[in-house]
Formats: sequence, C-alpha cells, structure tokens
Amino acid sequence: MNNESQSNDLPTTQTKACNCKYSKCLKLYCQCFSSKDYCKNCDCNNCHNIPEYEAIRKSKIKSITKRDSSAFRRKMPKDQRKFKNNQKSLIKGCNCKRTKCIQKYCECYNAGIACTETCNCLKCKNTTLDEKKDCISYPQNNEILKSYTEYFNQSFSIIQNVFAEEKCESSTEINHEVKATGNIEESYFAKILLTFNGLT
DNA sequence: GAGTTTGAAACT
DNA sequence: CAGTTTCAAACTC
Repeated sequence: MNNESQSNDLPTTQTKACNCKYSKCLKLYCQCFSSKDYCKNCDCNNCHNIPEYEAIRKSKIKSITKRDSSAFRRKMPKDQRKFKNNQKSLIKGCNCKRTKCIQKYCECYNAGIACTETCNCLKCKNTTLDEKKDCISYPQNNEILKSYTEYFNQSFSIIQNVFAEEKCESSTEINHEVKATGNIEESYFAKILLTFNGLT
C-alpha cells in the first residue's frame, strides 16, 4: 500500500452521527463510513467502524475502492464552496425518479447544489434556473420594488405640489412637468419589468 | 414513535 | 449490465 492511499484511509473529523442497524457501519449506506470517518457518538448497532476493527475496516475500504475507485469521493466534502466550484468532478449525479430533486432524498438537493447534466433524474426541479425563481429571490425583488415605489411617489408628489401651488406660470413649464410625470411613470414600469426578468 | 417512501448501494 | 434486494434516511401521519 502506498503512502497516498494510506493517508486517504485515515478518518477525518466526523460531521454527522449515523443510526445504522444492519450494515455494521462497513458499507456506504453508513454516512460515517462513506466519509471515511470513524463512528463516534453514533446510535448504531454492532458497529465495526471503530479503531478496534481497523483491519476489517481497511479491508472493506479496499474492496469497495477496488470495485469503484470513486466510491468514497461522491459525498459532499466539508468545504462546500470548493465542492460547488468543482461539483462535476466530485459527484456522480443523482437518479431521482419521483421527488423532482426537491427533497432531501436527492443527493444534489441535500448537498445544496443544482443538478447537472451528469444526473439522470426525471422531472428535475433542482436546476440553476429554478434557483433564480425560488423564495429567496422574491424578498429581494420586493425590496427593489418598494424602493422604486417610494421614489415614484416622492417624485409624483413634488410635481403635484408644483401644480397645487400654481408655481407653473407659463404653458411651457406646465408641459415640462406633464412630460416629467410621464417619464417617471415610464421609468417606474420599465424598472418593474426589468426586475421581474432578472435584468437589473 | 411507528409505518411508509425514497433512492443509493449492494447483490445476483 | 439490468433487475432485484437491502439499507438508512427522509418523510408522513
């Protein structure tokens, strides 16, 4: 065994406890094992994914890696930003059929990333296009629209005051204010359209 | 908390 | 390689 594979078999810092009952935590079903972590503070039965069973554990890792060299590289790494930038090379892609990739059964959704062309899912709604439409973007749009409306109302009230106080003494000035009102309206509705089309 | 659903992993 | 079974997590009631 070379140094590189040895270091890859070393357990990393555990991030999640498992509840395995039948796999002895020596199959990829086990989240700890699939991350090459030892089980610690888990609620598993007959656990063999602990230092006491290191020989068996390493043997299992070896046989699984032999069958599929990328078996231990599919799960979400701890540095999620790195994963997002390099997701195609790190994940095999999901095969979701029923959940539209919008439930945590989906590995991609669970990892907080959009499905890609490497996935083989059906009726997928976990796409980058949908990310723009999700609930997170609506409050942002609402804030933008709110600011446009405030600006519009302020501008309009200024013009109304000008008319009300009869400050426009010539027809040229009246025409100018009417045109300004129209420009503000046009600008306001144009901004709304741009906002909803995500072009601001 | 028990039962069901789901999709990955393992097996044949 | 395709179909089936096993498994653990997510979900529902």
